[in-house]
Amino acid sequence: MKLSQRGEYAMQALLVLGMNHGPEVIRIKDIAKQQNIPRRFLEQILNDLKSGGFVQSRRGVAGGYRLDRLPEEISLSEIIRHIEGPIESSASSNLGDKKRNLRSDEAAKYAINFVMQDVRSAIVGVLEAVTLSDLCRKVLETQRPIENSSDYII
Amino acid sequence: MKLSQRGEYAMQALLVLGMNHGPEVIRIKDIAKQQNIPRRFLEQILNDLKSGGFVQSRRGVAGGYRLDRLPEEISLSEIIRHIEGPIESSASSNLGDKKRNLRSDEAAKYAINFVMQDVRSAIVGVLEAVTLSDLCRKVLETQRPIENSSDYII
DNA sequence: AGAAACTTGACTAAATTGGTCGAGATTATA
DNA sequence: TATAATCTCGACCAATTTAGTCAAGTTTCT
Repeated sequence: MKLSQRGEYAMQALLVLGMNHGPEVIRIKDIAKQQNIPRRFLEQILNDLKSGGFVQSRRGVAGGYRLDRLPEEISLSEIIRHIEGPIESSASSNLGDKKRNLRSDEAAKYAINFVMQDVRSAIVGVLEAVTLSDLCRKVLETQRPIENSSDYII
Repeated sequence: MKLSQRGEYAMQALLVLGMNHGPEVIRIKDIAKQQNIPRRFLEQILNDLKSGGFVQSRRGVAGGYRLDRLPEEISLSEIIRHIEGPIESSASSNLGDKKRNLRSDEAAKYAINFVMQDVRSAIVGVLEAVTLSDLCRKVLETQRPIENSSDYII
């Protein structure tokens, strides 16, 4: 399971918007610069995220992007599903409900797909549980100068 | 998480060898025919599986392939790792142990990678727990004429 | 000797990935 | 109202990966 470059950039961009969550809008240029993402490529990606309902845009001279939903209501599974395509699908071809009298190759594929479905469920399970806001918190932990990052009791 | 065609074929081939596990050897041609896999392509794949230590081969006129290990000792994670490349790696780039004073993009990537590592662990967790022998059993269940396949108590 | 099988490595076509680019539409502001 | 800054849309492109194909060789059974 590797994130495509496109997917990683999308995450990074959303992370920036999540960190600066508010009514103001942030320019593509700034996101691209801060995250070191090719500008033109990022345009595409943000456009895609817009059509997916993750971000809003404002055109014109004071234009830019901002989140269209609260960071704590955007799960990573949604993002990845939208940007990389469905995670759980691509499955069970179409041998409907027979499951009996399958040809050898069908039986093999069915068995293989059965466990791959478990794999996909596991992936979704993890990604579903993490929100953009969780990611933002993680970044803050990483950047906060000293102190511990976790497993510490005051 | 989608298996490449090559990966699926490898699984299918191993499944055939697993179902016919024994001292005798099975010809590429037969596997290809039974599983409807392009013969020439399958040659490549079996060769690769051989170099990975999953199967043995016998050359010459009565040649063919057989498993090199017991089906219950081959986990799907190993197969996939060998055929599709490492699952867990491709991670944590190389920002060693600083984790402090990261540039914004490093911090973002770090956070993203953190959760992707969880995803990969989940994947491995599932695949590690399933052996080739489990897959074979699943195929048998699928093919056994009537009766239930699970959730039934005698 | 000959046929049947695996072996090896090169080759190729199609799809995917990771971008780039140009022209247009919008909008704040001087 | 002009203009500059910004998003928008779709076409384009090069590199890589994927999915095979192929030819020539080696091994082994009979």
